[in-house]
Amino acid sequence: MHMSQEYSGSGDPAKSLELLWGLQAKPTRGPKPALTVDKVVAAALRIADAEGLAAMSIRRVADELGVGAMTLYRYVPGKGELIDVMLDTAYGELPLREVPGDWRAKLDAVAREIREMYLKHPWLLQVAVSRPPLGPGVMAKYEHELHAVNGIGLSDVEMDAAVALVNGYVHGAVRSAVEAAQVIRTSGISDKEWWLAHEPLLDKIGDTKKYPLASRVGTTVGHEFDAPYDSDHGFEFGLARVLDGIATLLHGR
Amino acid sequence: MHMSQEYSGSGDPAKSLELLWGLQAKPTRGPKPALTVDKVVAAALRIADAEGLAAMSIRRVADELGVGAMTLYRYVPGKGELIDVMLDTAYGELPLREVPGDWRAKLDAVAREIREMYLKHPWLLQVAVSRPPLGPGVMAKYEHELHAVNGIGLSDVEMDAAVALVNGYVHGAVRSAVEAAQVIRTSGISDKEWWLAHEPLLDKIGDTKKYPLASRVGTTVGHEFDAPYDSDHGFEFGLARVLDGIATLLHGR
DNA sequence: CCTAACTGAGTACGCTGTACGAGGTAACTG
DNA sequence: CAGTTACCTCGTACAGCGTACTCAGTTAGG
Repeated sequence: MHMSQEYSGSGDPAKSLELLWGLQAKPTRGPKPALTVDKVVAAALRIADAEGLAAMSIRRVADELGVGAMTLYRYVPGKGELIDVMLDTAYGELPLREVPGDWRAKLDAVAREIREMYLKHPWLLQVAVSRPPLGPGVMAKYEHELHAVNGIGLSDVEMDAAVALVNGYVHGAVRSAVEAAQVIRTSGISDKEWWLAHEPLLDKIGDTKKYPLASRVGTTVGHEFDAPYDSDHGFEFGLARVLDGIATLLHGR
Repeated sequence: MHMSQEYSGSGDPAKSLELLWGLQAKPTRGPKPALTVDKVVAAALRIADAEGLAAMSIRRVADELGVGAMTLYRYVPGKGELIDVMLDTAYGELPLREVPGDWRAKLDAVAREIREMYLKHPWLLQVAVSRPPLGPGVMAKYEHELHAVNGIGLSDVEMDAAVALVNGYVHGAVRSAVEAAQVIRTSGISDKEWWLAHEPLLDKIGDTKKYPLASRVGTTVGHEFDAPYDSDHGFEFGLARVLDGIATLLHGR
């Protein structure tokens, strides 16, 4: 089972920025627009949250709003920019709580907030951001994250790297968990059932001889793994390791 | 700029396994097949490596092989299963070097090998695997990874978690780097140019007041960042943190 | 009022994966 | 050897996608 990812051309990044900061010139003549950018984005978010990013097509959003497909292009330059705005909007919903304590407590809280965000908007996991659209939501999130590691002896570049590391970790961890849950929902086969179903076939192939560790560990994990409990556990394990790693760096100074 | 990822239904996982282990019954009657599964997979890999997963359509692969589109369905049940086999094939190309030294040296080598694999087959970054097709390549890779952390005092479940942590880290790190390079290639705008282009706009919005850390660190990173040099550096930084984290866990015992 | 500006939406193009079925070929069977 | 059966190839078709183009209808400024 797998997901495949595709490039989705985001048009002019400048257009995304105009949308995000509300910099479009207001029209003076002509009929009142029936919609607003916010309404389009809200409808798109509703669909993506409920049915995934694949279901969020231009035609589908237009149907949701009761207008023709091409009407949306009056409000949004294209699908790419729409996703940009959706992303910034989702980022903007982060609580960004002020947490007492040291950097570790703060960074731990940041990781958990981001995790919650991904669980609420799983489609975000499918939108990869190298140069994110610098909207208000993205900026506030970045600022909040940097605040957690500010003044603890890291250089600017290291601060950015540390924050990126935590973000990357959470992204990967939640994606695994969400995918696993998705697979179970769509296939109706639990992890245990899946392992049990494949054990005989793998035995036939002779994997216990060729791949002794893989079959031992795989079988153990397959038997002991309880998706909801252990996805939490796995998250904790990895996050602790990542934060330990940053702590080691700090103590070495 | 962003990439969007979509679910790609992989048909019957059982069919993927049959393909991967060559378990299909050989036909006795009828004309000789003009192609083989291997040839189809090789052509698909060629296209995906060179032009990305989005370009790897059934029709495109068929063209590459000089046959009609529907001919491919004689060899592969569908696109999902084809990607499964491509993935296992790519995993199977890993060198899986035996490295002298302790677990850290071995795990470090594993991480670097996986990194090379992703750089050679960037489309792998777009294929998310929750329940990977358990072909020979996947099994050998898993076995090799577990070998690095075997006998150092981790439970089976912890071994799996540690290996997953490293895999997740490398995946995230390489993806960021590849995306960044891709954005530069397609847009023709370097990171520095991008930051410089956006600085005035962000100043206008007042980000230096609202987002003091983000604008300071962002500007520093934007100015100091040299893509090829610093993507290596960022990888080293994160990998060291992750391995430090595992080391801390081990020392605590 | 007239006209320029603007909104809404139908149609169409090229792309996707793949279901269906027709027509050709090779080997086993009587 | 003829008949049958299994198999290979591939043209056509369908539903879906993003979106370019075009034209009719609406509104406000001069």
